[in-house]
Amino acid sequence: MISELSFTEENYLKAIYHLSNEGGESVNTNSLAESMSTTPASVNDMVKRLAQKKLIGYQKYKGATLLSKGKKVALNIIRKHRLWEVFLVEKLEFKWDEVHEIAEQLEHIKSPNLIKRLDKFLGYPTMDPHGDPIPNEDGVMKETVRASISEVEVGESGIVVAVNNDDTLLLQHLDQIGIKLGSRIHIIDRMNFDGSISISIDEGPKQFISKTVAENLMITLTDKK
Amino acid sequence: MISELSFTEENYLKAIYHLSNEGGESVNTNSLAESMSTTPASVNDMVKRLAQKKLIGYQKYKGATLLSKGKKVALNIIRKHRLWEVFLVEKLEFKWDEVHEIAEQLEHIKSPNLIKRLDKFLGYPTMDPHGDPIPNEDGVMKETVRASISEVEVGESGIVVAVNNDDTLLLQHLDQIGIKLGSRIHIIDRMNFDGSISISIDEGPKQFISKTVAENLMITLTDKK
DNA sequence: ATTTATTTTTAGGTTAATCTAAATATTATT
DNA sequence: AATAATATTTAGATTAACCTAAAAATAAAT
Repeated sequence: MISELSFTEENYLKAIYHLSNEGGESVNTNSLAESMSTTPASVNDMVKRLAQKKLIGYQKYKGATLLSKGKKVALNIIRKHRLWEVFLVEKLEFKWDEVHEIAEQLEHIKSPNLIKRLDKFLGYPTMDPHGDPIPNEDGVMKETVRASISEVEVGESGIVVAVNNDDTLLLQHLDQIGIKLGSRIHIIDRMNFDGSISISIDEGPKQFISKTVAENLMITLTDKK
Repeated sequence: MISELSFTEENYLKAIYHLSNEGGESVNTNSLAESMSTTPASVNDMVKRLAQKKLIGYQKYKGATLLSKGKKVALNIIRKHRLWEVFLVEKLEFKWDEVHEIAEQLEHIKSPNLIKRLDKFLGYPTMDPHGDPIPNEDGVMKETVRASISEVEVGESGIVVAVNNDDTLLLQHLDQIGIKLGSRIHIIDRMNFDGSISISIDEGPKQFISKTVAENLMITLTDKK
């Protein structure tokens, strides 16, 4: 059994998971410090603690890597975070750009039974409102095939599953144009002079989005037609 | 504004509220220590901190009293606790004797907006699954007129709104006889030799409950008939 | 009104999680 | 390969929340 971790320990594990490409690579002290909004010295302290608990591997000057125990914890936190996000958006009618901070708190509630029941209540979702996959109880999540709109060929279409950027301004902009998760986007044309792209949203009228917006908008590719 | 309290500080304020009869009386160090499962020395430390923050009044050797700011915090925690309990029972199908610990965690989630929306989602309930009233945003709650079944006269009936005891065995026992919150109880007769009481539950067949059970079962009185 | 018992407070220490500033490794540059 | 730049670690402190043990104040009992 995994003893009982503090919120901080859980957050470090989650950060390591994200910074290491799903636990593959090793994470260096400085980037962890930045991601946790703290100092390298503090990270160093914590990294030692986590290594002692066999949650991460750590060698001086070589950075941290998730061990299986630590990865399991990280994936469970992510699972909880994303399930709560679904709850907040689907049931409490939050907008998808408002839920992150609250989910950051809710993800630390300790009760496996609660999460089982929440999962059931939500109808066993596999994606959160940002289009990120929700790991199952064993930490396994569906691989999603996605591409940014800027990479997709003219004529193709797909479903918006993620926004590659936490910038509130972008999120609000998307809201204004009427793009949200689940929107079906058809790529009509690409302008050569500034890279902007014309699309239709949910079979609606033609609209333009800037290159920057297109780069940050991820869709799942579906059949060409 | 109330700066930003730690979970522990919030729990102390809640404990003081409960031990002081809704913030009326002053609470002594020892009983607070017992209620918080800690030592009098630790309580003494915390009580000083809270007094410095003007949340409670405190004079050496005279115990602690809630100040208006502290009472507001306490009532808000209680509001959140009870709303979450309703959510757990009504939406996630927990039994009412399973929700306390989880609500103890959820009550500390910080987001006024979350609670507003949760309240709406639940249909603005005024009572939690244990029959305790839920304070509104201003800390005001409906006065509930209640009595233990042992005090009620033969012939009267009412709705079960609370169990005066956290004992799991009692709660499970009630579950077995089929008594739950919202059950309508009719008091048929009282046995003189052992104080046990015959009742009917939701217009069902006559059943006996012991004096002890009757003492712990609180109902709201309705019209005699 | 003393003495005894209880309650409360002080004093001094511990642990987790943080910090700043200084020292030491590692990596990059000439 | 020596030096400069960057990254990492150590050393030493701080704060919240706790602890034990001893001292002091209050309340109860004779």
